[in-house]
Amino acid sequence: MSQTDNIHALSPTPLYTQIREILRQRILDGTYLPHQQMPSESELIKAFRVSRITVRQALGDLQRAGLIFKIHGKGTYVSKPKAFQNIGQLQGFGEAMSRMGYETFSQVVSIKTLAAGKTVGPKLKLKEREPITELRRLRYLNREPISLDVSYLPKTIGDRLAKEDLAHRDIFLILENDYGLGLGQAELQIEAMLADEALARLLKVEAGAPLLRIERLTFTTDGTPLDYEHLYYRGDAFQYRLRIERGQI
Amino acid sequence: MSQTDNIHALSPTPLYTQIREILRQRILDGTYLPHQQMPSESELIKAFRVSRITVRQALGDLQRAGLIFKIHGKGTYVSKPKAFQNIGQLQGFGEAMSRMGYETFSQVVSIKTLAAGKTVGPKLKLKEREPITELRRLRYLNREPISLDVSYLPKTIGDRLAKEDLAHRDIFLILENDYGLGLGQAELQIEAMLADEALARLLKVEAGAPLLRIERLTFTTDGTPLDYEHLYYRGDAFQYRLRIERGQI
DNA sequence: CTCCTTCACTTGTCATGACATGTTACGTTG
DNA sequence: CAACGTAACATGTCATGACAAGTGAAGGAG
Repeated sequence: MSQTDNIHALSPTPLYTQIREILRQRILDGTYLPHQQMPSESELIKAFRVSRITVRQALGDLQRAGLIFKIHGKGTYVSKPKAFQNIGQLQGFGEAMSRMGYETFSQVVSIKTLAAGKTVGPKLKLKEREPITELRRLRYLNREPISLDVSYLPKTIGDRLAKEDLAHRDIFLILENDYGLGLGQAELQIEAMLADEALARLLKVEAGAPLLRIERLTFTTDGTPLDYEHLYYRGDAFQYRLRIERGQI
Repeated sequence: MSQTDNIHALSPTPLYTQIREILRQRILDGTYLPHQQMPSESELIKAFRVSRITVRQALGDLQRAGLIFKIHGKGTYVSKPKAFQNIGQLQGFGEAMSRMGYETFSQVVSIKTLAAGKTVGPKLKLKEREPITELRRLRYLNREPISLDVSYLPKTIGDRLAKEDLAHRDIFLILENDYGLGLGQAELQIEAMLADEALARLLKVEAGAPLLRIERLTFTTDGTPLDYEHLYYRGDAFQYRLRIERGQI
């Protein structure tokens, strides 16, 4: 860790987020291996020259994200990753992953404003001319790209989302907690397809590799369609897991 | 909130957990209503006679639990409660298709009796030596093969099923209507794969075509695992649809 | 009247210090 | 040798204090 890790140069992001991301990077790149002990709080205090409260906030975030776990009196350890998603409940990808014990981060590929058109318009119940936001994100797990998410939202919401920390926060949680938009049902369609060249390049697989393609239309609790997504998951690295019940009707 | 809320009498649980639970109770019983502002941190400090760090730890827990959300510079607010139940429909393939007006039938490829072994045994909660029935069926939609279903059932049930008209009747409906076995949950795992030669020949696609591979473990209403299946769907001809609801944290 | 500054209030970040509690290893004591 | 006690070290809890940053309303300047 070099010697001092100069963090105190005035910076736009809080200290604890910087430390958190540095530690996250070290976990993901294997500097700290699963089930190994992390440096203790006092060691991190000395290494980063910060107070204990700052170190604890960084570690707490990582713990809640599932990357590490603590044992009272012993120390802090790196978690093992698990990669599957349970959608018997409607969850965002990151939301599900963090609950399962690991966290992903997203790389925003592009944000555009488009007209709703004939495909997205009817899904979101907008007219063809009305503006929407197209958000393309690459989602990573263990430094590996695992899916490309293409989200279509009404422009009003898309503009707000553009200012958020989409790299680490789940869209669903932003919509619910920050914007007060309660999410209700979602309709899913799942199919298998082959990666074309563009997708292959993004997902770092070969063209012709198997992909899971998921179309998801999410509604608010009052039934308004809010988010229409196309998700392309790497078939070799991901399993969609869910638990459902037999319906009455 | 009475006046002092005597918390400081020595107690087994930490202060912040007590405050958290008191606040949680007030949110749940309607003392603090959804979208209303909570008392500010300084008010809670005075009310509970604790330090700010303690109040913030309680509020942070509630926020992460989704009960409240904070707005920097404004205050802390109660979240809207989220929808409860979630039910994705559990249907057999033919059951779903016939409801949509398609003509389906199944061709039994093979029925064998095997030992449960290490893969199927744990799923059906049988010992490795116990006998199971392996049923392979090709499923057709409008005379096109659309999937290969490999089902594993306890031999007692498999023997009965072998006598049924599996070409035209859905297994799930036989189990429920004829055998009185109520079906409850199912766990699914969905992934994308490429067709190998054997699968390609059966499904009349080319080797390397995209397939949807679904692992499904179906339980009876009392939780007994009943049917473990591997389903291989042609990616070009099938979409898996479902409708789910957002769950409670 | 409109625009802007100021100020009070909110949550966010960070430091320092203290004591509690759980774990482990290394002693000493029987 | 076995059992116990203690010290070192880990994380957990809590207090006090300070400043940063976002919000909104009141009040002054144009």
